[in-house]
Amino acid sequence: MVNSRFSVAIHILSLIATTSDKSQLTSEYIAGSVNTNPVVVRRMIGVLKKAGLLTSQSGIAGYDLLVEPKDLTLLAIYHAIDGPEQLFAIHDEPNPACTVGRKIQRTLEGVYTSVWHAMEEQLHAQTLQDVLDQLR
Amino acid sequence: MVNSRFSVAIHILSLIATTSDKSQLTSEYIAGSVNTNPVVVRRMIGVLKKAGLLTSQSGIAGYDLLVEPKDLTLLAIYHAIDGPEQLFAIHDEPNPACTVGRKIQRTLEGVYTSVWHAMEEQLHAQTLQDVLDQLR
DNA sequence: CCTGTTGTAACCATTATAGTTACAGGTATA
DNA sequence: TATACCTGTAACTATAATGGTTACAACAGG
Repeated sequence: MVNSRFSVAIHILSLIATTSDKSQLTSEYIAGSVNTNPVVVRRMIGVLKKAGLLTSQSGIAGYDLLVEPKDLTLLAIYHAIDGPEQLFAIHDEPNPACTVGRKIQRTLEGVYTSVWHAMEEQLHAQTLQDVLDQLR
Repeated sequence: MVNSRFSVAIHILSLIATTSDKSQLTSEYIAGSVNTNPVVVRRMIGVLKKAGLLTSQSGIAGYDLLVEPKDLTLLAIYHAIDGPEQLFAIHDEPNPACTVGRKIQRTLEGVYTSVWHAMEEQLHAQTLQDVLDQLR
C-alpha cells in the first residue's frame, strides 16, 4: 500500500475549495480536520504550491486554489505530489545468465505499465469537483 | 510503491513453468535467478502453495504448477500473495466535526475502488503464459 | 513590540521489507 | 544406517519509508 499523501492532498484541497472564511484556514485548522500535525500540512501545501495548484503568503492565514476544482483532475493532483508511477517494485539484478532472469525486468515493466495506464485513466476521469460533490 | 513480492512470485512461477529438469529446481537455484535468499524463495513458495498454485514435497527438489500457465491470470497470482486491494492509504480519523473530514474517507474509498477495479481488469487480462511468451 | 502565521530543517518513533541464521524433519543413496 | 541434500519455518536483524514532532527564522498586522 502506498502512503497516505494522496489522500491528505485531496483532503487539503477540498478544504481550501470549500472554506469561505480564509482567516480560518490556517495549517493548524487544516491539521485538525485531517487529524495530523500542522507541519505535515504545511509540508504538503509546499509541494502543492510548487506544483502550481495553489498560492499562499508567508505569515498570512489562508490559501487560494489556482485551478478551478472542475479543471483539477485527481491525476494532476497525483502528479503534483509526485506519486510513484510504478505501483509494484521489481526485484534488483535478477541473474542475467538465466533465461527468465535475463528478461523478467523488461517483461514486468511492460505488464506494470499497462496496469498503470489503466489507473491513470481512472484518475484522469475524476476531478476535485467530483470529490466536492460527494462530500455534500 | 508496493513491495516486490508480486514480481518475485511471477519470477518464481515462470521458472517453475519453464524448467524441465526438476532436480535442478531447488530454492537455492531459484534464489540465484531472482537474486535473493533461498529462504525468501521458500517463504514465497509456501504462500503460493497454500493458495493452491503449486505443490512441493519436503526434502525433494522440484516444484509443480497446479494450474496451466494459460489459465493462471496475474490477478490470481496477486490474490494468492494477498496483495493489497487498496492502493492508496487513507489517513486515520479525520475530524467528524468538519464537513470535509466527516465524509472524506467514504469518498476516497469510492475513488480508490474505481481505480482498483481498473487495475484488476488489467491483471485479469494477462496470464502467466503471456509472461512466458515475452520471456522468449 | 507582540501575536499569530508560514516555511523549513532536523530529528525521532514506528513500521514494513527483505535478508539472514538456525534448525527440525523429510528423502535418497551409497 | 550414515551421509548429503533438500524443504519448511521460526526468529532475529539491518535498512528504509513514513509520518509525527520540535525548533526556529521570517513575515504580517494591530
